[in-house]
Formats: sequence, structure tokens, C-alpha cells
Amino acid sequence: MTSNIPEVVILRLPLYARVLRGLADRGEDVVSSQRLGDLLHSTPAQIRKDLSYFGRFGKQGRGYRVDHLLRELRQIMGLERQWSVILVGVGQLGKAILTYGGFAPQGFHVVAAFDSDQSLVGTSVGSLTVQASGELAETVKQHQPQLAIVAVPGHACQSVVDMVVRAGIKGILNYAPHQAQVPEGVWVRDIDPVGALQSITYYLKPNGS
Amino acid sequence: MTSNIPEVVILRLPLYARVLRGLADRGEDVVSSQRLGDLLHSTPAQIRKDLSYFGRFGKQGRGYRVDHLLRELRQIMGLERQWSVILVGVGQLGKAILTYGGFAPQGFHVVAAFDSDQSLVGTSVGSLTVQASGELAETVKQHQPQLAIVAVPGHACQSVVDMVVRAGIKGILNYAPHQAQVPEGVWVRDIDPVGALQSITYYLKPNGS
DNA sequence: TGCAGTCTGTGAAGTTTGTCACGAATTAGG
DNA sequence: CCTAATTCGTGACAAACTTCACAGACTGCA
Ligand SMILES: NC(=O)c1ccc[n+]([C@@H]2O[C@H](COP(=O)([O-])OP(=O)(O)OC[C@H]3O[C@@H](n4cnc5c(N)ncnc54)[C@H](O)[C@@H]3O)[C@@H](O)[C@H]2O)c1
Ligand SMILES: NC(=O)c1ccc[n+]([C@@H]2O[C@H](COP(=O)([O-])OP(=O)(O)OC[C@H]3O[C@@H](n4cnc5c(N)ncnc54)[C@H](O)[C@@H]3O)[C@@H](O)[C@H]2O)c1
Repeated sequence: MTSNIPEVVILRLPLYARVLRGLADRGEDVVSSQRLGDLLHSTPAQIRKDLSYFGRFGKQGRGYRVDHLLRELRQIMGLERQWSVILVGVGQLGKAILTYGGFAPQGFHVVAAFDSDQSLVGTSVGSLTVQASGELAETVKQHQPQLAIVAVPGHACQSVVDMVVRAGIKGILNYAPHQAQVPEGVWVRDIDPVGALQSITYYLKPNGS
Repeated sequence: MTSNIPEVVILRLPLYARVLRGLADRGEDVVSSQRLGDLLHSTPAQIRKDLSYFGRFGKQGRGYRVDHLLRELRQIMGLERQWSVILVGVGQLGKAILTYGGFAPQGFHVVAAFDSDQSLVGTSVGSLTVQASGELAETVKQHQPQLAIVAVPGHACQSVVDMVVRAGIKGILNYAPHQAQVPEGVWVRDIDPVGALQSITYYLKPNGS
């Protein structure tokens, strides 16, 4: 079954979920597509259309029940279960990721961390002990994590990606400034702050917008 | 002049530039749209069309001169000049950003860092001394930075964004998990690793793809 | 020089994505 | 109960984006 739901829609779902979480925190029960659109810099029609790919979650004349819609979205994104994540590259950024409290509440648990630097191996960061890259395959076999976060320098990115893919990982969050090549069936998302800034400066140039 | 170049195209330019940089590093002189397409998980036609929005940079029968195209792209994105950046929020992530060596080579210079935590103010991180948030407006007036990186907790994001916008900043790179509201003419790009993972898990669910 | 092979730039065609607008469900208030 | 005001879900339409396909430019070789 090759889904015909546009990928752009899938990319918006986490945003919807995040805003709904905010509304829930502020104790709001019900939200209209109009209101959501305002909060998301989107349009009511866009939001209703996106949601309609997955079912009918709202009520005419009223809107969407915040907690209900949030639960549905989490279900759709596969977040009703816990996901195990490994981290490769425990440098500055890797350490920030390991101590970051934002993953666990969403069901993402970093279960192991790897680095090729022998002086880091064996040290503790957060609640984990850094392991040698060589142990990766074995550890993956044990824990069966589904996701990997790659935070190594650009030149090491491809070999690390190859390694985690060989170990059976199917989803990769890549912080390195390198466009990794992966086989069919493996999903990669890149985090690229420099690129993000560069796409802003285009518009800030005197004759930009 | 309201440009009619699609924003998706602008978002791809940094990617093109990054891959070209890689090719230049490996000493490659010329590259075809075919080859670029392979490296970028894109198509030759897409790349030629994208570039054609800005001019004619290639040569039939040969391809694009790597260094020439890279220079042109940097020119287009407004990277022929230096950009000054301020950072707000010097926590775990903020510190990683301050010591990160990836911004400067692309022309982005972090010129000041701010935090509301008095115990951080006055301490040194990298080559900067952390300043109190209250000094932000004054410092912006002096240095005239064009960009801000926001790395504060989600609940503080909107007020920080309001503050930097009031100070005259027109481009914001936001790491906080919050969809900030900004006035017309201000550009925001969000970095959202959790959202990126969530959009992967959609496809990894048993019935995902 | 001529010819086969390569590769760009670009209109036109095709596909995907976003917006519109309206029927139907729901609510609130007389 | 009836009416006015909301707001969803959705097919039809429009806009945006991607792919196609080919003329024309360039290379290398005999
Ligand atoms: N620091 C930031 O704010 C930041 C922001 C965005 C992107 N990045 C990117 O994230 C990556 C990491 O950045 P950083 O600042 O943490 O760099 P860093 O040099 O501090 O850390 C990199 C770590 O990766 C390890 N490593 C290198 N090769 C490896 C391999 N083959 N296997 C396992 N581990 C290996 C190194 O030993 C080191 O500990 C870089 O690609 C950088 O461009 C960093
Ligand atoms: N650490 C990560 O790997 C990571 C990854 C992605 C996103 N984030 C996000 O980045 C942000 C920062 O993360 P962190 O791990 O560095 O958190 P942190 O708590 O270590 O740092 C936050 C800093 O912001 C400061 N701050 C709070 N309110 C402020 C205000 N009004 N003005 C100025 N400074 C203020 C705090 O004093 C603190 O120093 C968070 O929103 C987090 O969700 C972090």
C-alpha cells in the first residue's frame, strides 16, 4: 500500500500536534480550524483538508476537541508507542542532545550513545555511558532501536550512516552538514541551521523579497 | 518588487551550495545537473529549472563549473557579505552553538550572547561574555546585527522573539518548540528535531509507507 | 572539418498541492 | 421549536510545482 497522502501533510502533523499541546496546557477544550490556522500561520481550509486525509475529527458548529485531536494525531504519527533512539557522536552537540529533556516526553528514548574517540568511551553523559562505535552493531541487536541521531562531523557522516543502516536502523536524524546517501526504505531528516540562516538572508538582501 | 521565485526553490539553494562545497573540496571542477541530482536525491530537470530562475550558469555539453556556480549561489543568497548574529539563551544548546565552528566559515558571526539567568551573565563562553537580556536593545543598536538565534525554553520563546523584533532584528532562527508570532517582514525558521523524528515514525509504523 | 555524443535552458504538459464555496451538522438564544 | 450563527468535510477549481522533451551549444575525435 503506497500511501497517497502528500509528504508535506505528514511534515505538518508534528506542528499541529505541538500547537495542540500548547492549547491543552493552557486548558483550552475546543479549537476551530480558524484558530489553529492563526496559530500556525496557515489557513482553516488547509488544516481541515490535511486532517480529512485521516478521518473526521471535528464537529460542525464547534470545532475540534483539543485532547481528542491530539490523541488522534499521535496515533496517526505512530506515537502511541515508545521509540528507542541511539546517538552517534558525543561532542558538544551530542552532549546537549543527551541531556535535552524534550525527547522523552514525546516517547523518544535515547538508549545508547557512541563515539569513536577513545577518551570519551566509558565516560558518563546524562544517564548513559558512552560506548565505542565498534559496539554499535551488537548493541543495536540487543536493544532493537528504530532510530538514530547522527551528530558527527560532516566528513564522518556517510560512514556512520552506512554503519547504522547496516545495523538495521530505518530512521535517521542527521545534524551533520552532509547529504547522506541511504538505501530505499531508510528515512533521513536533516537539521541544518546554517542552511536555514542562508535561506533567510536571501530575503533580507536589499532586493530580496 | 515581490519576487515570484517559489520559496521551495530558495530553501533548496543552501543544499545546492553545500553539495557544491563538498565537490570543490574534493577538487572537482565541473558537475552536471545529472550528477548534482544524484547527490541531492533530486532530478536533473529540477536542478536546471531551479537555477534558471536566477540566470544561466552552465554550459551545454559540459555542465556547471563548480566554483563558479558556488560563487553565484552565494551571491544570490546574499552571502557575499558578512552577517552578524546574536544568540539569546545560553543553556546547553546555546553553548554548543557558541562553540560551534560551522557558522563563521559561511559568513555568520555571533557577536553577542544574552541570558536572563544572572548566574550566567558575565561568564565567558567561547570568545563571548554572556550579557543580561536587558542589555539586548542597547547592544543591537551598537552592533546592528541582522539575525538572532533563539535557544530559550518554549515558554520564553514568544517574549524573546518579541524583544528581538522590537530591537529591529528581521531574521530569526528558532530552536524552541514554539510557533512564534511575528509581524510582516520578519523571517523565522524553526529547528525542530522532535518534529523531524515524529514525521519519520509516521513512515516506520507497520502500515506507514 | 564533420559528426556523434553530451548536457544546458526552457516552454509546454502533467502532477501535486492549496483554496474556495457550499451542504450539512451543531449550538445558542429567543 | 424555530432561526441565526458557527464550523466542519469535501468536491470542484485554481495555483504552484515538477517533469518532459527538444532546440541549440559545446566537446572530443577522426
Ligand atoms: N554544535 C552545534 O551547535 C551544531 C549545530 C548544528 C550542527 N552541528 C553539526 O553536528 C555535528 C557535531 O557537532 P559538534 O559541535 O558536536 O562537533 P564535535 O567535534 O564537538 O563532536 C563530534 C563528535 O563526533 C565524534 N566522531 C567523529 N567521527 C566519528 C565516527 N566515525 N564515529 C563516531 N563518532 C565520531 C567525535 O569523536 C566527536 O566527539 C557536526 O557535523 C556539526 O556540523 C553542530
Ligand atoms: N539541547 C538540545 O539538544 C535541544 C535540541 C533542540 C531544541 N532545543 C530547544 O532549545 C531550547 C534551549 O534548550 P537547552 O537545552 O539549551 O535548555 P537550557 O534550559 O539548558 O537553556 C535555556 C537557557 O535559556 C535561558 N532563558 C530562559 N528564559 C530566558 C529569557 N526570557 N531570556 C533570555 N534567556 C532565557 C535560561 O536561563 C537558560 O540558560 C529549548 O527550547 C529546547 O527545547 C534543545
